[in-house]
Amino acid sequence: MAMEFKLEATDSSARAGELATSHGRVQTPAFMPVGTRASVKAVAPDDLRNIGAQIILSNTYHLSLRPGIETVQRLGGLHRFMAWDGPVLTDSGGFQVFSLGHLRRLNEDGVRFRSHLDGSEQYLSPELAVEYQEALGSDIAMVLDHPPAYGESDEEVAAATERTHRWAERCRRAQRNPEQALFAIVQGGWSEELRRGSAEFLASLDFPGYAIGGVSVGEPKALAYRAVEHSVAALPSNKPRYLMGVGSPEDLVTCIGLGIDMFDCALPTRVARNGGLFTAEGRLNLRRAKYAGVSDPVEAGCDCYTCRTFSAAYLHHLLRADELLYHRLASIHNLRFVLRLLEQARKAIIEGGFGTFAERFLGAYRVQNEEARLAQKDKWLEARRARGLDDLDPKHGKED
RNA sequence: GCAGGGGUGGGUGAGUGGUUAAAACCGGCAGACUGUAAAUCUGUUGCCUGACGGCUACGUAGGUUCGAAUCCUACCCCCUGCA
Repeated sequence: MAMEFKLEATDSSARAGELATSHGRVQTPAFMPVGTRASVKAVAPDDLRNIGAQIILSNTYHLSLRPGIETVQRLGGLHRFMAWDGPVLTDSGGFQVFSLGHLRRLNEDGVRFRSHLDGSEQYLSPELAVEYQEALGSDIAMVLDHPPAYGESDEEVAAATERTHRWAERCRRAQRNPEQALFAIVQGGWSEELRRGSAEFLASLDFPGYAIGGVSVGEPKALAYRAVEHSVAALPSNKPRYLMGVGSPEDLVTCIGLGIDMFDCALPTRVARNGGLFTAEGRLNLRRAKYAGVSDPVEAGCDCYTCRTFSAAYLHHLLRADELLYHRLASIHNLRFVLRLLEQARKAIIEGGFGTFAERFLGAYRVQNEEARLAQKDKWLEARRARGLDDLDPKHGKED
């Protein structure tokens, strides 16, 4: 069956709906745990089910390099390969091609780039992106887009946005499998005009769903929120709207309020692995010595397996001792936190109380200072570059 | 007992006369992570002070020197080989 989207309720700009795919239904707003390489890091499909995950995301770029699209196809497709029978959305790989490759060569036809694994030359075009995703068998595929990096000039952003439009049309033409829903991606950087124009143009092509891309690339939050607003303003209300790469608790609630239906984000699981756990009051750093003797769970009242079973002190110990179990337990907690947050948001929207819900949540959830945040991020990137970790030279590409 | 090697900050361990409060790694403390090349990365980590600066430190005690973790003497302890 082809994907269907039904809008069930709205509360101001916030929306509640349902996405029906051949692998099951997804209630929106929905969060998709990220399983880049056909695995949501540290958690098994059973865990995902228990957490309440309805749909997950995987990545065409990574799977094409390893183990290879053909391999996955030969082994029964992505669902079978990773033993996840629920809906799957695959990202086209556009994001990786542009964020990872300084050695890429771009022309209107497609992108030539070097594999970060072995330096081999690779090629991706709109047609190939569709072909690969059809071979993987995901329920929702993304068009190949050109997401500009943060800080690119207006001309570059405009060019990338227009290229994204042309590529969207080509992806659409390349589609062979009507069962797979193909989502277009709005670009346009931080310009209201470009955002709106991008959304309008893509809307005119009548895709089954629309994503907003180019956000969460190191910009201040206010810019991202505005870009979302400007994009949403020109998108049709009867199609799902997917905000790519967004997923901190405060961003989720804020962007649901702006009319977003779907999200994916590596943040909850990555932060979990490094000691950051979400609570209603904000993110805590479980590494801190103050948790060494805490017999209560990480978050009182949390319904996740981790909090129902283990003390904060135990998790703290696992984290400090580098025990692998920590990754699973922490990931379960953060994913459940986010998923529950969206369940609550959905309920509030249906009941007409989303505004109060959002206000209450955002009032209680402490967010870190943005300047410090962005500064630390820059330092991180600088350090990576200094160590050659962001160099495409294959001899540096082995770690992961 | 003889011969040889060695004793450095919470740990491992560099350092052989000044630029050494002492590399590096671990540990500790604080922070970052947003379509995952991330079990990663940043800062900090003797004591006192807001800072300038001061104080105490490289087994112990003396000594040489303008200046010592670095050289000399004695002592204590550890390791290896031979008795």
